[in-house]
Amino acid sequence: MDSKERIAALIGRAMEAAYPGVEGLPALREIEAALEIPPDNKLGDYAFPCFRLAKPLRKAPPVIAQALLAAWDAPETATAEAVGGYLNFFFNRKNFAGEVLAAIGPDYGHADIGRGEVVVMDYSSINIAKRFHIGHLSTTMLGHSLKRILEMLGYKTVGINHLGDWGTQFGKMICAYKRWGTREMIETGGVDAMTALYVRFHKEAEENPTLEDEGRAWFKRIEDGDPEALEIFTWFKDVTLKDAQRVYDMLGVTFDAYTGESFYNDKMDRVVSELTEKGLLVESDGAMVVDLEADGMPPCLILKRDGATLYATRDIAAALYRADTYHFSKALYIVAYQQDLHFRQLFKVMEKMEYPWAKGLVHVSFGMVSFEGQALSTREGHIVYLDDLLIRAVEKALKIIEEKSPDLPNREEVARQVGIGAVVYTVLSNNRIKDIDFRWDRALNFDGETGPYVQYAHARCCSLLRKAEDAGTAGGTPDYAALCDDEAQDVLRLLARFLEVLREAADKYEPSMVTRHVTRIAQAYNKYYYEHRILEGEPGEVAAKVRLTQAVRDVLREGLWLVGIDAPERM
RNA sequence: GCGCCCGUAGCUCAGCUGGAUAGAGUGUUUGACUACGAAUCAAAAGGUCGUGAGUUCGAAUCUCGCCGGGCGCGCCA
Repeated sequence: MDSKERIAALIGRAMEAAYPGVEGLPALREIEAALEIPPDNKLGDYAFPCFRLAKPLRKAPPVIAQALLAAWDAPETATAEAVGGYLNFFFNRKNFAGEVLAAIGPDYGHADIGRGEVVVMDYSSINIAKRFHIGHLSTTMLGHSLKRILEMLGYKTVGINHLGDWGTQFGKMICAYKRWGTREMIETGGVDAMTALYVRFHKEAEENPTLEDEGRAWFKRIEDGDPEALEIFTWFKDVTLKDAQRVYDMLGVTFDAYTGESFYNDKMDRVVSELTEKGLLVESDGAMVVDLEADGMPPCLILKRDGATLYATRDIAAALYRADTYHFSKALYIVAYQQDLHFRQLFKVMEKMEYPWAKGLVHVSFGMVSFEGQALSTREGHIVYLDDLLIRAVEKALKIIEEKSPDLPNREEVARQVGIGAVVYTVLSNNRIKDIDFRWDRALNFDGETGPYVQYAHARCCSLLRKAEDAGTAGGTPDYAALCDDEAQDVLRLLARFLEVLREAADKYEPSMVTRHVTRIAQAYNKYYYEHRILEGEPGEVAAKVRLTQAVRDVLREGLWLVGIDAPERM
């Protein structure tokens, strides 16, 4: 039972004592839900608004608050105070400190809400023959972070990189390669060389439209398993994946599977036959579609006029395969909001196919990335590649380290953690639905609410703990009376709320909630640090303050880890 | 034209399932390193919560209209 539940139970008891036998009073659950955190800490740790009781009790809210106050009989847990229509509670600060700090250990954050249920996660999903750029960062980091958060809460996750490795574009690529490319060109130039070939193809196709047919023919050869076409295709794929792997390694992102679109090439017949069996497939303008007019949506295209499959067909095949293979209870598609309609259609079709797991399909959508106010464009060069961004962020971090911590060992590694932490923090600090307009100055800012800010607070904790260790002041029995001041209590409240935040972040698929909470803890601790001398005082007091510092370090480290940011011990 | 999303301080954003005086960061101005780490902290200034109505004891939050912006709307993915 946490402190909130306990307060709720005690309010219930006071209500029973003050107004025995009255109908229509809120149940325990409702009391707990009504409990709120006052806007100002001076008002209390929790507040219970009495307005809703006015009706059933036929009394004014302030009168009710007074009556409940009179019936309040648990001063050892919290003292109460009636202010207007509110009943405000102040925890016994010493006990609160002891309880909060006792709960924080290596397992803090772990829970078994998921009970081992499988969550399939589709994220990152990069395209073959394209370089990793800032437009891929949101899906990649959202997926990575949600994976860690869900695992922490007891879910089993399967991370899938649903590669964009299918479509006529790859026929065009091969066509371009055969005409103007060489093996050496790709081997040395990598993905950039492939992109250059693709751009050239489009340019030349404007003059020479027969190229388009040639491209389609090459794609047909890939589909039919022609050895030459397939060899080039898989080679391009390998080169792209190797290039992307460098970025994934820098970010620490991993996947359990790389089953992309091409993987489902031989699994499309089942989609068509099942849809036909279930009577969902109808002809429309020569194409085969699932009609969704009754659901207020445009039809979902399954087969083109020429009988070829489409994006939606492949996504249905993927969903069927994932259901069979992983027996998921939830499947998350971490894809930009551009595709809102596509997923609404897709989920509706799955629902119409009457698969019980269809209700577990979730589109975790997020905002679009632009660069200095304009849409990203590879062709016009209006783009920021991720490795350029990461390299510049790391360089900047290294420069700051050289200025501020010239004696730091392994500074390259720390610069890497800090620079990348700054970039990752930026994508996971706002609600995911927000569009991001990328600006270099903002991305390379390490002051204020940033990744380095939180990392710095963590490193500061580590530094203090090293000093406490050296001085031998860490071991004594903590006297929690030393943590009754406002600043320490602010820190403790935030630490106590971490679990709640974690659950909500998982519920809403919103890692930014963790990022922000961790930032608030760092802010509160920094303030505490300036107001109090941690390593000075009576042994019991020092032990308590050191214990608080330990807890902050642990929660910061864990919170940062959950959003994919490393926490160096020195920086 | 229709559908979905967004609109809070100069800028970037929080605001918990309707609750107390709307909060951070950044930028601007100013103060604090012979101090357990100044990538820090403190202070000032900065708001008709796009707009108009409605519901409610109470609305940034819920409903509707309007304005502004983004995205999408049959054979691309």
